[in-house]
Amino acid sequence: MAEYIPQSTEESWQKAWDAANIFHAEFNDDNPTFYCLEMYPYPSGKMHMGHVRNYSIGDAVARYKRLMGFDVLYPMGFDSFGMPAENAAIAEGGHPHDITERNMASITDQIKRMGFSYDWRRLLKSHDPQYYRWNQWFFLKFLENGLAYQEFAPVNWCNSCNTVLANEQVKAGRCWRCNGPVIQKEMSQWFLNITKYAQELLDGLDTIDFPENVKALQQDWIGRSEGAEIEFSVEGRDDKISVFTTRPDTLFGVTFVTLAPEHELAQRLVEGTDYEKDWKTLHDEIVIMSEFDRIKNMGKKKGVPTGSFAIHPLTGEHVPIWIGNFVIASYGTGAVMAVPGHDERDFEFANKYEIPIKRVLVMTENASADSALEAAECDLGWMVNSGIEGFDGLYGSDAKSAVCDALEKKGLGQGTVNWKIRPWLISRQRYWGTPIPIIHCESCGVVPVPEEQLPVELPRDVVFDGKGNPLESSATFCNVDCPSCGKPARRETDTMDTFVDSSWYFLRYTDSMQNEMCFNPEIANHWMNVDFYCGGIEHAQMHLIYARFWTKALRDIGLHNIDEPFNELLCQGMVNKSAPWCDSCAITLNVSHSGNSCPHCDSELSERSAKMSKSLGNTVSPEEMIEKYGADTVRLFILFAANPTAGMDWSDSALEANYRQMVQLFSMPENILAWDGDASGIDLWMKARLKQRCIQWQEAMDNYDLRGAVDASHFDLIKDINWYRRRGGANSSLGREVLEVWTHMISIATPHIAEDWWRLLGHSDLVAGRVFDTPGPLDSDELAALDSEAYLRSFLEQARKVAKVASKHLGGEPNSAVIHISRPWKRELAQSAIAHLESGENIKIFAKVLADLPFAQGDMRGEVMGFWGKRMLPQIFKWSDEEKQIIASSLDEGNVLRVASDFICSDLGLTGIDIESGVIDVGRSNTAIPLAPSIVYS
RNA sequence: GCAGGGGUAGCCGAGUUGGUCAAAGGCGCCGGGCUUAAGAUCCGGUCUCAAUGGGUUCGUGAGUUCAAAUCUCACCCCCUGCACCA
Repeated sequence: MAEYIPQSTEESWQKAWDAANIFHAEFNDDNPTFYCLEMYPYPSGKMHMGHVRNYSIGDAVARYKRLMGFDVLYPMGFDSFGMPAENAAIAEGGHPHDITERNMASITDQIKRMGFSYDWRRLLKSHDPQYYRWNQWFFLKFLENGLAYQEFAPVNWCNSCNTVLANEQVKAGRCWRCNGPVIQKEMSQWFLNITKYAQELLDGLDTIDFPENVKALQQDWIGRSEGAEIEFSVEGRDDKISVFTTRPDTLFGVTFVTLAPEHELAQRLVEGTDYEKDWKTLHDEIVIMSEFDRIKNMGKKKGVPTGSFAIHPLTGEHVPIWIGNFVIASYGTGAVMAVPGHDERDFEFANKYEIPIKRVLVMTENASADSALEAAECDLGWMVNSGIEGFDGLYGSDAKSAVCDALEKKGLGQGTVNWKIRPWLISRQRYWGTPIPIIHCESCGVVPVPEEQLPVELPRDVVFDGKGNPLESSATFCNVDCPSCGKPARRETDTMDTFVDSSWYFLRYTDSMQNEMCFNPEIANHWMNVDFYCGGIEHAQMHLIYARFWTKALRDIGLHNIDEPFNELLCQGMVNKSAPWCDSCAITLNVSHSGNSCPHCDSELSERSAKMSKSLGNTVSPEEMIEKYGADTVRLFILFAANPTAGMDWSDSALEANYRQMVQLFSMPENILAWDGDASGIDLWMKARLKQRCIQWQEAMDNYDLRGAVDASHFDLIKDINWYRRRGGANSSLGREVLEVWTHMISIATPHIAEDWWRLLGHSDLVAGRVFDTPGPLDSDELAALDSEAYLRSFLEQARKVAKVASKHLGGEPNSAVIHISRPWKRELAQSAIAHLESGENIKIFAKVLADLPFAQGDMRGEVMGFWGKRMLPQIFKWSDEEKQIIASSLDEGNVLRVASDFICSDLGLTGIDIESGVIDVGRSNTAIPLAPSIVYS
C-alpha cells in the first residue's frame, strides 16, 4: 500500500495549480462573484501561526465558493511600509527597501508552501511607487475638496519612534507600536477630516455583518453625543465662552463655568490679576502631561478661580469662571458648564471649593423642588427651579429640546452633535512611507505637486542614523523648484501613516495589473464589496474605520459606487499554547520557567493557555510543522481544533491525531477502489448517507462553520464507510461514486490530498479547478433507508446495554435472544398522539380522544389508559422529530430486524434471534414501546 | 461605572425557535477484535446506583411551564473595549 508522504506530493500539486492558472480571477460580467480577503499582512520574515490560521480559513472559504461556481477573487499582498523595516535599517544597517524585499521573499515562500489558492498575479506591495503614487493622487484630490488640510496643532509625539501618532495609535498613554511614552508637542501637521463621515460611519454599521463586539468598538470610537452648544458671555468683556453639554436640561443648575487651563481665554482673564500666578502653576503642570496622564490624574481635581464671571444665557445670572485640570482643551470646546447638582464630577468640585449646588431636576414626578441633594443626581428627571416660565415639569428629551429652543431664539445656543472621533492625523516624520506630495515655497506657500509629477518617489540617498526624519538628509529629495513660480523650494518631508496603504488596497486588488489608473471603476464595482473579510480583532477600530472612511471618500470623488468595503467580517481567534502561570502573582511566564517555581514569589507554577508570543516562548513554528506533517495536516488541525472565531489551543497530540487522520484518509481511495462486491441492500443507505453528509457540509460552509464542515468531510464520512462495510457493502461502482463526491468535500481544507484522490480516480484534471455538481436533496426512499438504519443502530446500542445486565442474571454470556416488537396498539396509540400533537391540539385532552379509539375498548381500556398516562405521554415529547416521523412512517420494525438478523447475531455474538412482532399477547415482555423493542436473552 | 461576549462532563468544545439532552465531536483514559508483536486501524465503554430501570448534572439562587442547558429575575466569576467625555 502506498505511504502518505505529503512532503513529496504537496509541492508538485502547488506547481500544477500554478501551471493551470486555475486561481486566476477573471472579469466575467455574467458570473456570480465572491471576493474573499484576508487582512493585508505586514511582511515580517516569517509566517507565524496567526497567519496560518487566518489564511487556512480564508482559503477554505475561497475554495468552497469556487467549487460552488463563483468567480472568486482571492488575492494576497503586503502592507510593506512601516517602521519595523526602518528600525531594522537603523539597527543593523542596510536600507528599508532591501530589508522589506528580503522579508517579503521569505514569507512568500512560506505562504506558498501552504498551498493557498491566491491569484498571485495581483500581488500588491505598499512600497511599490506604482501603488503609493495613488495614495498621493488621492491626497491631492482630498486637498482639492477640503478633506485634507494642514494645521498647527498639539499632537501625540513618540520619542522613540521619532514621529507623531494618531489618537487611536496611543494606547494607555504609550505608543501602540513601541510602547514608549507619548508626549504632547505642537507641530504643523496634515489631517484628513474623517469627522465629516462620522454619521455615515456610524449608520453604516447597521448595514454590514460585523461581529457585535466590533460594532460596539467602532461606536465607542466614533462616539456620537447629542447635546447643545451654549454661549455664555463674560461680564465686562466682549468675550464669549462656548460650552458643549449633553444635558441642556440641567442648564438652570449651572453655578460655575470651567475652562481648560490652556483655553485661550483663560490666560486673558487672569492676566495682570492676583489669580494669574495660580493659573500659571496649574497650566504649567498640565501642558507637559500627555492626555493619558491627565485623564489618569483627573481623580485629583484641581481648580483655580479667575475672578471673572460668566452670564447665564437664559437667566442672566452671574456665575464664577473657574479653571480646572479636568477639562480637556481638545474635546468639545475646552469649556464646561458646571452643574454640581446633577453631575458627579461637578458635585465633587463644587464641594471642594465651596461653590453653591442647586437642584433643577427631581427624580420622581411632582417631588419637592426643595429637597436636599445628598449627592449628584445624574439621571434624567423633571425640571424644577428653572426661574423662568415654561420649563418646570418637563422631562428628558422634552426638557432638552425646550432649553435648546429657548437658546436658539436668543441666538445663544443650539442643539448639536459632538463626536469623539477626531480628524485623522496622517503626517509621520519617518522615511518608510508614502511621501506627502507637497512643496513648500517661500513665495507661493504650500503648493501641491502637480499630478503629472507623481509619484513623488522615496530617495535612496538617505542616512538612517536614528536621528530625526531620514528624508531630511536627502538633498536630492528636499530641494526642488516650485511648480508654481519655479523658484527653489523645499519638499514636504512628512510621509503618510501606513494605515493609508491598507485603506484602499482591497480596491486596488480588483484591478491591480495595470498602472494607468488606481482602478477601473467598472471592475471595482464588479468585484466589490469584499464578501468575506478575515483577520484579527486588533484592527477593529483603526484599520476597519479608516478603510470604511476611505471607501466612502473615494466614492464621493466618483471612483466607484460602493458604500461599505466589507460585508461579512470574521475575526479569527487567537492561537494559544500553554505557558507557566503563577496564580498568586497572576502573571504568565516564559516557558523556560516550566517545572520551576515562580521567580517572583516562589510559589508553585501551574500551566495556562496564553497567546503565542516570542516573549513567552510558547510559539510553534509553522515551517517545522509543515516539514514534519505536511501542509494538509496543519490546515486540518487548524480548522478542526476550534471554530474560526474562538481561541484555539495548540496541542501537539491533537496535531498528531490529525496527522493519523490524514494517513487514514490517504488510504481511503485505495481501499474503496479495491471493493469487489455487487449491489446490495445497504447501497441505498450509503448513497443517502453521502447526500446527507454533503448537505451537512454545505450548510456548515454557508455559515462559515468550518469546523462543522471539516467534521462532516474528514471525520463523519469515514465512520459511515466503516458502517457500510460492516453491513456487508462492497459495491465497487458505488465506491467510486462516493469517492468522486467526497474528493470535492475534502478539497477545501486539505486540497493536496484531494488531488491525490482525484488522480487515483483516474482523472487528469485538477479538482481545485472544478465546479462541484452536488448530489442534491434526499428522496423518500433514501430517507426511509436512513430511518431503518438509524433504527437498527439504536436497537443494537440498547441490546448491548441489556446484554450486560442479562449476563449477570444468566451467569454467563447469552447466546440467543427473543425480541419483542411493541404491540401494534402501542404504535397506533403513539401515531394518534403524535398526530394529535402536531395538529396543534392540547395534549391534555388527548385522553378523551384515546377513550374513543378502537383498541382502547373493553378489557384493554384500563391497560391502555394507564399506559398512556404513565409511559406514553412523557415519551411523546422525548422522541425527536426524526423519530416521530419514523413512527408515523411505514417503517416495519420487525422487518428491519429480521432482514438484519444475521448481522445482529454476529454483532451481539449470538447464535440466533427470534423476532416477534404483531403479537398481541407477549407475556412478560410488555415493556416494549415503538422504536424500543424488549429483548429477552437466554 | 458603561458597553459587548462568555461560564456545559477529567480537559477542549457543540448545543440556547423550551421537549430530539445524560447532552455531538475531539483529546485523554479503560476494555475487546486484528497482529508474532508494537503502532495504525476497527468495535465498545467512560456522572452515579440495587441498572431493559432510577437518581443527580450544563456558574449560583429563585421563578414561569406538564416539561428548562435553552425562557424570566437577581447574584457571582472570567474575557474585551470605553471611561470623572461635558
